[in-house]
Order: sequence, then structure tokens, then C-alpha cells
Amino acid sequence: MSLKFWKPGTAGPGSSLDRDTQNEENVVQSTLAYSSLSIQSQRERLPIYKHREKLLYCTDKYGVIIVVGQTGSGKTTQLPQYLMEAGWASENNVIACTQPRRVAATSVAGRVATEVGSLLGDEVGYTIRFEDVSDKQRTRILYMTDGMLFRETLVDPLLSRYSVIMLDEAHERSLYTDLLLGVLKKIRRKRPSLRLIVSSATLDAASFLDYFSDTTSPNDAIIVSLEGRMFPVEVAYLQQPVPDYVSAAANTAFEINSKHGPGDILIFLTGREEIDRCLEELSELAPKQVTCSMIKIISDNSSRTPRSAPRLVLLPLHAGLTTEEQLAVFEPAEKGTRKVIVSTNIAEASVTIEGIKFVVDSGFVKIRVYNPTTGLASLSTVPTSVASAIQRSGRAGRTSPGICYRLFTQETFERLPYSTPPEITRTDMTTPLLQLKSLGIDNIMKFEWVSAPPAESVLRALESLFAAGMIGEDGRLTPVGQKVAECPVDVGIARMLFSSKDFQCGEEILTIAAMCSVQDVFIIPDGAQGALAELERRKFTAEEGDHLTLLNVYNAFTRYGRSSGWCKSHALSFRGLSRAVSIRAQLKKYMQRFNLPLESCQGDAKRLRRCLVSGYWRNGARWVGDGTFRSVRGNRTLYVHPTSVLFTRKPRSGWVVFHEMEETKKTQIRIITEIEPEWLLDHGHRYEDNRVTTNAVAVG
DNA sequence: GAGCACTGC
Repeated sequence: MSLKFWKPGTAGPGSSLDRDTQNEENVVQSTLAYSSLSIQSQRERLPIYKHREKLLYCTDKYGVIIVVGQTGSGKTTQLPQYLMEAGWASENNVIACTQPRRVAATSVAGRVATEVGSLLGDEVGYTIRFEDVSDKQRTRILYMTDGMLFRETLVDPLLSRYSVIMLDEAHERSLYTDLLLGVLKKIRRKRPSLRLIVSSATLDAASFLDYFSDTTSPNDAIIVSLEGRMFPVEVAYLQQPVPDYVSAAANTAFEINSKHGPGDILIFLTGREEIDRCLEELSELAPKQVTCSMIKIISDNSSRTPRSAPRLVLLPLHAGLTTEEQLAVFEPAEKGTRKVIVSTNIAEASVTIEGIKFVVDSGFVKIRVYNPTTGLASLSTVPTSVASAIQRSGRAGRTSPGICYRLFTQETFERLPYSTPPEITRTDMTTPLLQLKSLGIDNIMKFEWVSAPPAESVLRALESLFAAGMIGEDGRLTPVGQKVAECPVDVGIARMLFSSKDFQCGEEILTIAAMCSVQDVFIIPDGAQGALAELERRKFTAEEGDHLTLLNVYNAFTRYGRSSGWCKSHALSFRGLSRAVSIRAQLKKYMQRFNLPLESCQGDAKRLRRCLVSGYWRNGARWVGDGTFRSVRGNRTLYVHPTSVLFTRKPRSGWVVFHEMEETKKTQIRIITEIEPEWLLDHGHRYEDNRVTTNAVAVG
């Protein structure tokens, strides 16, 4: 198959990027293609320096500055330093800069500390969950995850220690960025001296400007644009759509290898299955391959490859890989070889690989979508957005000019949505609403969202909070709701922690809560090794179900010295279990603060399971003859997830509770424990009675 | 009878 690409006359679709930008006067033209001078190490030569005075002037005169700048403009590292030099961090004021990801917060803080000549954690620091490398008195510039700053609002609702807050990567619209935008707009009314810097991509700048320029403060916000330090990236579109973008991606990479000079290739697909198939097809195109390891396939020059073409080094990249496997993509290609990295969306923003000259973009992405009507989350493959396509193509221009091959037509590109719907519109709002209520924001409908969550989502969340006893009939927080709002866990898990006092099983529930908060700790590879891993897993199996199995795993992990070697020999994830240890330690502090005893149930599994029901009572299910379950609420057909120990056995009592359900091809339940049906009745009645009363009041 | 986009507290 030969694919026909078409390159528009100009470099990149830059001219069409500004169609959404209304405030032209304030916007310095910024396009994907920007010719760079040679890379300078002195920060004075960073393009942002030209805008230093303007940025400081705007920070003086305006409350909200929307900064538009590409990767490489230096905004994240330089802007906080300019602000500090200009005195914004004097008198014990702190300049905060939030990031959606932990690695970004830590690595940027390290770089800036070096530039400032500070020890990390002294004048420049960072705060992420489980790690606070900052000094309460001395730190002037603080990088942090957006979730951490939002958490801080629960303790200090006016965020009074900060003079300037920069929300970096705001265009990504993470859940916490959106919550912070709403809360910070409110804070600025009470504390106008607080400066807000919102870092955004070109496409979203106008909507942020609208959001902050309301009638009460029409001239409070301004857009400032910075050039990026990117090399030009040529964009090629398919002339005709293709039926199978996975094959098309493999073919395109193969053709790039035959026709173009040096430079690595990055392919964007949606998931592990597609990545594996693409790697397979690529190795078939170059048949004399040599498989070096599970993750690295080197293809030799084949008859179809011109003599001059380099050999291909094929590398998968997705979050399911171990750390070592992920690190392989950063190793420079050996002489005479060319790397082909076949990746999920992880390479779009989370992971940056230098030396990429060619990007192949499938135009699709897998996103998690929450259905508030059914309460089900599902993963669906959807077309990417314009913003995403631009971000992906930009990955080709980090170290030299590059080319991006889009596996769709230009007409398709022009019909793409500008951006992916913000997370807040497609996620369960139960915990976020509890936290907003804890901040004193009771009228959720009147809260000024940048993008409002769907009304059904809000109603469902309120109903869950009421059912869990976190809010009363008046919609206000109950005393337990106030406490739970501070805990970094789901409300169901929090209820279990609180009722562990009655069942005298705090020790065990704490462990289970931590283990339920990490991703699957069992590593089951394909093939023969998978069968061995299954045997390892059986060693931990508790017949009561997955919760107790997870408890066994955790206890064994700590008993054998928390060693990575032990994990490897038992097919367990060291990363996951170490994280569980941290989470458990954190939750333990909350339990101590709330005077919840840390008693052990001394092996009494019944007490433990009754305690689980206190958190999961709305997640009950009943076995039916054909091997599936029916949910107590909604009578939905549920399939057991293959990772469950109940996948292969029928529960003796016929009844279970489960941690979560998710829609894939079928509705599946994960982390399941067998229960006695009458235990469910301990919890439902009062809630149902209340609901009848509430409805009667509403009707009356 | 068979599965896992990516973050974050």
C-alpha cells in the first residue's frame, strides 16, 4: 500500500489557528512554525526575555494575565524568576506555579533552583503528594501540582501566602485546574491584590479572557503572547481517508525510512493493542528482523529497503510498561539505525523525547468518559482535537525542522473540535463537590465554572453524597462530611475508614483502602510467562475475594522487606506496592487526626467484610446461573473482570460487593468480595426512608 | 470465559 500525502503550501496550518482569538490587538502572532536561532544556554537569549518588561507591566496593572506561549518559550522557568526579581516575593510572599503532573513540578523546580543558585527546597522548592521539598519561611518560588494547591484552599481559603499564582498548562483543563480557576476567580473578588497568570495555548486564550472579563471587572484581564523556540514543522495530510490507521502508520514509517535522511519517528496510536499490531506490521515490512528482547525489535535491511536506509529500532511506549521499558525510548539510536517509537497519548505531553524529526498522527485518542445517567465510566476511542494535533506535530520540531504526517485529510482536520472536552465535564463529581462544599461553596449551580459539568452529573453526585451521609437534606455538609472532604479518597472508602471503629478492623481497612487506590499490582504478561505469573498470584488468593487477596499481598510485601526483587519473583508491581505504602501512611495520619482506632481484626474476615459493606453497600450484586451478576441497583448484567479471584469461582452465598464497575465491551466489575445479603440491609433502609421523605417534601 | 488512554490528592 502506498499512501498519498499532500502538503499545504505554507508550513503548517498556522494561519487558521487564530480564528478563535477575538482580542487581536493584544495578541502577538504566534504560529507553529518559528525559526529559531541557535540554542543559547544563557537565559537572556530565551525569546521570553524580550517580553520581560511587558510581562511585569501587565502583572502590575492587571489582575489576570493570560500568557500564550509554546513549549520552549521559557514561561514556566523564567516568568516566576522575573516576578521574584521585581519584588513579588518580598515580605514573605510566595509565587506559586502549578503543573498538572508531578514530574513537571519536580523537574522544573530543579532547573529553576539551579538558575537562581538556590538549593532545591530553599529559595525555590516544590510540593507534590508525599513530597514537600520546600521551606515554609524561605521558599519564594514554589512549583506544585494543581491538586496540591486546590487542597491548600481547604486549609487556607484565601491562599493568603501567595502574591502571584501561575496556572501552567491551563489549556489541558485538568480537573483541578478547572476547580482552581473557579475558586481563584472568587478569591480575587475578596483579595484583588492576588495576581493570576494563566498559561494557555493559542486556541483557548480568548475563552479564558472572556471568563475573567465579566461585567464587574471588564478590564482586569489581558492576553500576552510569546514566541516559542520551535523549529518549523511541515504538515502533510492524506489525500484520501484510510480504513485502517494502524497499517497506514506502519506503512508511513516504512516509507519515511526509505525516503528520508536521519531522524527518529514518533507514531501516535490509541492503546496497547494497536501499538503491538503496528510493531508487528512494521517488522513484517522489514522481514529480516532480529528480536533482541521483549521490547526491542531491530529489523535488518530487507530486500524492500534501499541499501542506504537505516535499520529500524522499534519501541513501544505506553503507561503499562515498566519504568525500564519506558526508559528505552530515551536511548539514542545507534549509528546506522533509526528509532520508531509507537506511543499512546503519553508522548503528547507527559513524556518528551528529543531527536524526533517525523511524527505520524493517527488522529485518534482514547479518553475516559463518565456517563452520569448510569454512573458508568468507559473508555472510548474518539478523534483528537485541533489543539492535540498541533501539540503532536510540535513533537517533530524540538531539535530540528521536522515533518508531521497526519493520517487523515485536511477536510477532517478542519472539522475537528478545537479541544478535548475538559475533564470536569466527563468525570464523577462526587468528591469534587464535597470539596467545594467544604470550601463553603454550597450553591453548586451558581458557581462560576469555566466549563460547567453536566447537570445530571451534579445531581448524581449530590445524591451519592446524601446517600453516604456526607450532606444533609438541606444540602449542607454533615460533621462527617466535613472530615471526609479532607481525606484524599473516595467517599465510599472514607466511610469504611470511619466505620472500621465499629468493626474493630482499622489496621486492615487502612491497607485495603490504600491498595484500592493504586492500579493493579499484579503483572500478568502474555504467553508462557503469564501462566507462571498466574500461579504466583494464586499464592495470595483469599477465598473471600479480592479485597482480602490485596491485603495478603500488601502484608507479604512488607513482611519481606518491601524489596523489588521479591516483587519481581512474585509477578508484582514494585512501583504500585510502594505507592500503596505511601498512601497508607498518609491515610493513617487522617485516621489518627479523627481519633479512629487502629485495631486489627485478628483474622476475623467476617468483621472485615461487614466493614467493606458499609462503604460499598450501593455496589451490591447477585450471582445468576449463567456466570454473570446482576446489580442490586438497576438490575444491570455485570461481568467479572478477568483479574478478579472470583473470575473462576462462584461465591458461596451468591452475593458480592464490588469496588468499581466500568463499561468496556461489557459492563465489568473489579475488586470483588463475597458477602451475606442481609449485611446490605443494614445500610439501605435509612437512606431509602430519607429519600422518600425528601421526595415528599419536594412534591409537597 | 479473558483485559489495561492518561493524570492527580
